[in-house]
Order: sequence, then C-alpha cells, then structure tokens
Amino acid sequence: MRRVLLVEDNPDLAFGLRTSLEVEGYEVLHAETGGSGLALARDSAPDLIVLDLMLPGMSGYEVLRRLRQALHAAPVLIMTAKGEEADKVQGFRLGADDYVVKPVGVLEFLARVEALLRRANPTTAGHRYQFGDLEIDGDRRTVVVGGAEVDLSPLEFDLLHILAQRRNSFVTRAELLREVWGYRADIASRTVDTHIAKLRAKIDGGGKSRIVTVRKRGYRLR
Amino acid sequence: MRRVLLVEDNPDLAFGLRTSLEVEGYEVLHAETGGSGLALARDSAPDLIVLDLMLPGMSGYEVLRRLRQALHAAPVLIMTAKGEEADKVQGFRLGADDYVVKPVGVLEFLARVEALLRRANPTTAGHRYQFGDLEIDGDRRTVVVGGAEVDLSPLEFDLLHILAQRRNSFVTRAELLREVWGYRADIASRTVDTHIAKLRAKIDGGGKSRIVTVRKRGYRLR
DNA sequence: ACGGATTGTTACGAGGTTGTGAAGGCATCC
DNA sequence: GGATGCCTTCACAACCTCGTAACAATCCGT
Repeated sequence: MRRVLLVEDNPDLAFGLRTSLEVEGYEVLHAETGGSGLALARDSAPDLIVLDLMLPGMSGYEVLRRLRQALHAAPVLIMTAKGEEADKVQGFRLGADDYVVKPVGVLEFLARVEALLRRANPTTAGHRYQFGDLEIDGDRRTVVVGGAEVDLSPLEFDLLHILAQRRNSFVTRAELLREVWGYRADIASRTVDTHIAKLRAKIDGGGKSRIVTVRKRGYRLR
Repeated sequence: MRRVLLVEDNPDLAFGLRTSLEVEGYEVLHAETGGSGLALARDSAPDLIVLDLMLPGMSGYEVLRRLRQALHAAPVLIMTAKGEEADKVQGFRLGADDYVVKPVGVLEFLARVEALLRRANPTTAGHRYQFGDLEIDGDRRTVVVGGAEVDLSPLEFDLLHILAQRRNSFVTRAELLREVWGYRADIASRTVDTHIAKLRAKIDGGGKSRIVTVRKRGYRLR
C-alpha cells in the first residue's frame, strides 16, 4: 500500500483530503506542522508528500528545502492558496514535483497524486518494458521476443523483470537474490548464474546476449 | 542536451514556447498535428512531450493514448485551454504527467518542464563523467569512446573511474592503490603502471594519451 | 652526452570468475 | 503412483583477470 504524508494545518481540509486518499486505498499520515512533517517523513518513508506552504512555525518552503537536503526522494506535491507565479517557481526550484492552487477539485487532486506516484515509483505499478524487440508485460507476466511469445518460469520472469526495471544500471547478484528470492541466505550464489543461463537460452537469438555480464558485479539488460 | 517535443498547432504560441525552451538549453522538435507528433516521438525519442489537446485531425487524447500504447515512457505535459476538471482527470488517466491550463506564465511552464525531467530521468544526475568524446557511466559500468563502447576489466574501470573523479588534479600511485586495490600492501607498485598502460591501449586513439603521466607523482585524466 | 631513475610495454602463469550441462529433490497435476 | 516441470546444487570447462618479471624507452640532473 502506498503511504501519503499530508502536511496541512487546516483540520477541515486535512480531513477531506485524508478521507479521499483513504477511499482510493492509500495509507495517510498527517502532520499539522512543518517540524512534525519532517519527523514523520524521516521515520515513515512515505511514497508521496502533500505539502501546504502556509504552516504554523516552519514554512512549507523550509520543510521542502530540508527534505531535499536530507536526500528524501519522495515526490512532493505543493498545495496552497498562494497562486502567484513567483511562488510556483520558487516551489519547483526547491524540488517540488507538482504545485496546485487551492481550491482544487478532489478528482484532479487524486489524479495528480496518482500521476506522481506512477512516475516516481514505477516499480510497484504493473508495467510494460521494451528493449528492442523484447517486450515484458508486468501485468500479464508475459514476454514477447520478436513478435513471438516466450514461455518463462515464474522465477525466470521475476529475474527478467528486475533486470528490466533497473535498465539504467547493472544489478548485483546480492540484489537479485534479495529482490527475487527474498530474504533467504540459503541459496548458493551460483544459482543466479544458472537461471541467467536459462533466461539467455530462452530470450536470446543469435549474436550477442541481451543480458550483459558485468564482471565481478552482476548483470545488466540492454 | 534534453530534447523536448512540442505538439501545438497555434504558430504564435509554438514559436514563443520554442524560443523559451531553447533559451533554457533544450533542443526543441515541433509538430503541428497529432499524426506528425506521433511520428516524431517514435523517430527521435524525446525526453519530454508537451501536448496540446485541441489539434487538427487526431485529438491530443488520442495522441497520448497511442504514445502510451507504443510504450513511450517520456513524460507528457498537457497544455491546453480546456480547464474543466473532467478534462484534467481524463488526461491524467491516459497517462499524462502534468496538466496546465492556458494561459500559463513562461516561468511556471519552464519550472514544470524542469520538474518533470528531473523526476523522470534521474539517471542523468547519477555518476556520469565526460571528457571530450570519452564517457564514463558509473551506474552501468560502461565506457564509451567516440560513440563506441569499450570493454574494460573491472580493475581497469575502477582505475579510470578514480581518475575521472579527480578530474582537476593528478592521483598518486599510493592513492590509486588505496582506492582501487584497497588496503593491501602486497602489491608491487609497478602493477599500477601496467594497468595504466592497458587502459591507455583501450581508450586512446591516435594522438596524445588521455591519461597524462605526472612524473614522480602519478597520473591525471584530461 | 651520460647514467641513474623513472616510466612504458609485453608476455605469461596462477588464480579467480562465469558458463553450462547433469542430476536429484520437491511440489503439482493427472 | 507416475509424470512433469521447476528449482537448487554440483562439477567441470572455458574464459578472463591480474600481479609479476623482464626488458625497452624516456626523462632529467649533471
């Protein structure tokens, strides 16, 4: 379940937003001041932060600045009554991902929340990936190579899926073990190699493999 | 340089946006119809798409739908005069990442563009170095020289990586030993030299070496 | 120009890493 | 109960990597 942190001092508005988000299936954390919002962000690692700018005590800008300084990567949606362009620009400059001016419709608000989560956290949503003529459908758990569907075992699919999600970097054997096998130290590390070999046999045509060995590190999909 | 695809049929507005984006250092592609926009997106793989909804011929919604169907992952910013909440929700539902209603200030527009690129393309901020036509990607552990990927051994890559990080000064052999080999005193110092030689053989073209010898001190990358 | 010091280059064997086929255990489905 | 498919482990082969030695080339103070 996705966790949304709501930093908003107006009780009525906060209640409305919280209810709307919860109806959509989000877990909602609520802070009424900037300081408590920062603390909650640090302790509970929310997937998204909705931030009011006019807060008692620490301003929303300051909260955002400290969040980014602490390397919090969660997307931030600023929701405020301050609608001047300069305010918006300042918000984005500090690292906000979206900025909406009150009052805003509930449906639009929810749509923006969803869009931010979709973009910022693509791994949890079912998704499709494409690498040349290799297509991976995370929802249907199907893989198509050059137009023909390939039959993969569950474990092989998970392996390929992780590699596809990390398209921009290699994945170490330890990470693959953690992501695919879960917390189980009782797996000999060569097991990963064996399954990579099986995967290669199934998805590679002639020529170079789609899975590149990064020596001493792990594997990478290209 | 980031590429932005602008799909907008109003020539005046398109000109203004194009100019603003180019001043910010973006490369701008422009399409006046949905069909040509789709074709451009397919052929040129832009990093961001700015989409008008009211286009001659194919509607913006339809363009967006087809983009997502074709597995285009680039973020889409919808910019339109249609400000009804239902329109916005529909846009987000089809996979848009932001939705702004005309007229919108240039500064806000640019801030939103930047926010989308920042969020959608986090890898470019990662560990990458560039020295002329030499590119080093620390996440993928790949090296590209003049457009062609070069195959380096793990140790060679680490060596080059350290040199790249200290781009403005030389690195002594002792530092290289410490950083690359770790705390191991059992390495003959000439070992560094031999690996530097191997690196040079792999990444240098005809003329002078990219790795400069600093006599009595160490090496430096330029 | 000379000679010692420093660096460049090549070759090679030991050791390490990865690829791969085979075998067996286990669960599931008939 | 047998057949099947999946997963893990093992063993061996193939390949790669790296440290070292040896020699060549270059630098630099005299």
